[in-house]
Amino acid sequence: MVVSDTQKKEKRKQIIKAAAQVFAQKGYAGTVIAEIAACAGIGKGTVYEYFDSKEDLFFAVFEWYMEESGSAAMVSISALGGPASARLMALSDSLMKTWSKEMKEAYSLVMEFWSASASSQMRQRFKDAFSQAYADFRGIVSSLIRDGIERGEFRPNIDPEPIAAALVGTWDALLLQAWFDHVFDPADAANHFMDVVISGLTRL
Amino acid sequence: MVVSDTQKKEKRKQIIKAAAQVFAQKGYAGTVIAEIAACAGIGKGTVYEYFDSKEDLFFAVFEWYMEESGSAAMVSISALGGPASARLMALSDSLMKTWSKEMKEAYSLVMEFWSASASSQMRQRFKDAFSQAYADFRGIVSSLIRDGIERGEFRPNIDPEPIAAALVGTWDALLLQAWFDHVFDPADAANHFMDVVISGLTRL
Amino acid sequence: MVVSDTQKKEKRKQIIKAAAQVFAQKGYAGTVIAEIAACAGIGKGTVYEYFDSKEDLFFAVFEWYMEESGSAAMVSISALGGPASARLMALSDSLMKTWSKEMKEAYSLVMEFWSASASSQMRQRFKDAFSQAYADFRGIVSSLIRDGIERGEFRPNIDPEPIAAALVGTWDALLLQAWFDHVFDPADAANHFMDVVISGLTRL
Amino acid sequence: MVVSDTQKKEKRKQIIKAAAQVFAQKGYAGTVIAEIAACAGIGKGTVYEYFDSKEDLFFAVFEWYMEESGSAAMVSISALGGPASARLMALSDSLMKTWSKEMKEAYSLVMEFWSASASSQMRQRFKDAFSQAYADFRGIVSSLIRDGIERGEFRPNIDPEPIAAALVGTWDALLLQAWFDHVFDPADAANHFMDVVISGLTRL
DNA sequence: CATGAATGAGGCTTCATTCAT
DNA sequence: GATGAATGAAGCCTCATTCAT
Repeated sequence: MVVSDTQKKEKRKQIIKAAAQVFAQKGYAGTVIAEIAACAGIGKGTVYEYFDSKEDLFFAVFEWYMEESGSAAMVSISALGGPASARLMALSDSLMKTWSKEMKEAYSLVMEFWSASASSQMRQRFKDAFSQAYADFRGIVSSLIRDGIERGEFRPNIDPEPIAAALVGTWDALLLQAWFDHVFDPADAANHFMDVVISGLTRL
Repeated sequence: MVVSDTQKKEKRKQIIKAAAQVFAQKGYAGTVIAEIAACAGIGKGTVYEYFDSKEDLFFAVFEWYMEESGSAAMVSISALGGPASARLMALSDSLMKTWSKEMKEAYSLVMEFWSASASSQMRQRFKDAFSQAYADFRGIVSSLIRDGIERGEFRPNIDPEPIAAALVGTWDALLLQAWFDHVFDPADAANHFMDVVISGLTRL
Repeated sequence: MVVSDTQKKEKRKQIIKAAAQVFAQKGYAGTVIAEIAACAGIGKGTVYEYFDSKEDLFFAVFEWYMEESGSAAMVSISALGGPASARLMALSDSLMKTWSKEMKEAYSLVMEFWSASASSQMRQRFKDAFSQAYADFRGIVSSLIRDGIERGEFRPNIDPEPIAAALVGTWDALLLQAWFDHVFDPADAANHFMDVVISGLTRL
Repeated sequence: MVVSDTQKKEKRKQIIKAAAQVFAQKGYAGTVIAEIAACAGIGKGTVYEYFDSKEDLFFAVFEWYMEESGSAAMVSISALGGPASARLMALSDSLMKTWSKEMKEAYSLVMEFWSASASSQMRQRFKDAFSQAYADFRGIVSSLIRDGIERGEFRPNIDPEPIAAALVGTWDALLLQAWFDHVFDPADAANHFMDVVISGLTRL
């Protein structure tokens, strides 16, 4: 093995990162492989040593992105002790802050992923992955809520599933609005909103 | 004037509708002008009598769409009398139901618009229009909330703006989730969630 | 119908002829569509208005060639009256002369067709067509021989099928040799050989 | 000399054999060096230690093939004693049988050679070699016929050269037909045909 | 006005060949 | 010597746009 697996993985990631950058800037259709290669400091053909096609590379970027922005933080936060309401707040805040900081420039990528899942041949691959990701996320949030009910913090007649779905959506959409409107502060909006929601959830 | 302006307008709209259909199905990049022309029952060249370019046509579809799905319904609902909480509920329900119906055809179009606003040359045009649309929508909702506060229905220490922003986002995102996952019922989730939110808003 | 079907057919043939020329010169793999287009005096893209792919065009050339060099002459000669031996001779002579004259430059095309039927994805299409063409040709010759037997000209214990197969092959191969070796005269060789064969066929 | 010439020659032949196999299966254009290397059990780069280019390797395969399938058998048969007619029959039969056996793998290779000689840059190299091979083969057959004339077996007014040319061509073409049509039996056809030809050659 | 045939720029992808290890 | 990762030239094909009819 002249070139170790680690080195291959390394280079793969290097290409993925370059691709993410270019896809984010130009969109899937507007991106040309040559630019990704140039951005990664390699030859055009080399990209095809690591990915079978432009679409494949795009999907790899998608997977990487999902993982990167993944639920690690959420899981750890939701697994903490303390009142469910506090954990919910912490989760919300962490998401908004993390994203606002480092993911802002990458948000257009998410839109490209949505768009990819909406049309073209890629549809199913992306749609499935998105469904899964949303389901996972909803699962984390709904168990957090369920925990709050069991602890007697939240009203017992709450159905955790739809609430979780809505909350996940809210966070998602706040970031979207922030992306559209640079003066919009998603963390602040989320704070205010979560106050209301938690107050609505809480047993009187 | 042999051909009246009305006739031109008519044909223009006909093309836009055909384009909307095809763009929704195939995405912007995946759409070929020929198919739009065929779908509109006209010749390929004729499209260029009414629009300067593919991008122009796409933007025209966008404008038409924004207008069509515009805030007419929302305004009318929010302008009704009665308790703010009831109006908020009605607004939520109306949105979810209206969209659920026409979603399959239309939602992927919205994604294409997002994607267009995220990348490419079209960016600014779309981004501005989206910002505006969101701002308008937020405005309607926040004045509804403000009204609730003034009426003494809602807690006085609520800041209507961020709550409105979050609500708008929630509705948006619930529809997105519904689009991804066909068994997901956005109207039901919205109902449960609005109960919580209104309960959180309400003065004890 | 702005452009008549006749005109389309005309242009199609024009492209086929240009393609035949270039394929003959450069071979299938060595041919680039651009050159065919240039040779036909049209734009590169126009080729694709008439043919779906390079392979399709190649097959169209094949079909055209088969038809062009087709059995018209053979059929007419074999249908003549007179002794079978004379008709066999005339057929042989006509084939050699026709081909030597106008088809020499095109012979490399035939080799490309063979090669195409030997490998690649096109295999079956070409193979089937070749089989058919050979079968047709063999049929003509064998019925000519059968006729000779029935007339009492040829020995009754002859089996016409294998003889026809061999004769068809002989003519084919003589032209091939002529193509390799420009001083080789296939008509002369065929004459001498047919003398021997007819003498061998003839009832003593 | 650490690595003996013999070892180099060995490896060279190993590559040639692998290449022959792949070229036969995929055709020249359809073959990728990587597959040849894999088939030979060596690295892609190693091929270039032994051959300057793909074309060079192809020509080496051609030369090897010509030598391998060379006239050894023919010479030995034609050199036997006994009547010329018997030797002619034996030669025909041996050719058909030998080839029928190994045809499937090898015949498409021959077509590739033909095709190579018909077009491309390789043309002359191949064409010359083919001309030579045909000339050699014709020489063997024509001297056999001449021998038959001298022995008084065959008619004295026969010109051996064109007859030999035609016979060589016939065998060639029968194998071609057999390759196209798997139910066609070239040995049987050759037998019948040679009966007629020998009968035509024989002094009454 | 409407049309659709013609066009050619441009993108994805392949693969022979090189060269550092 | 052997290797296979890297490369970029080159080709097929698509499709927005034009323009003669």
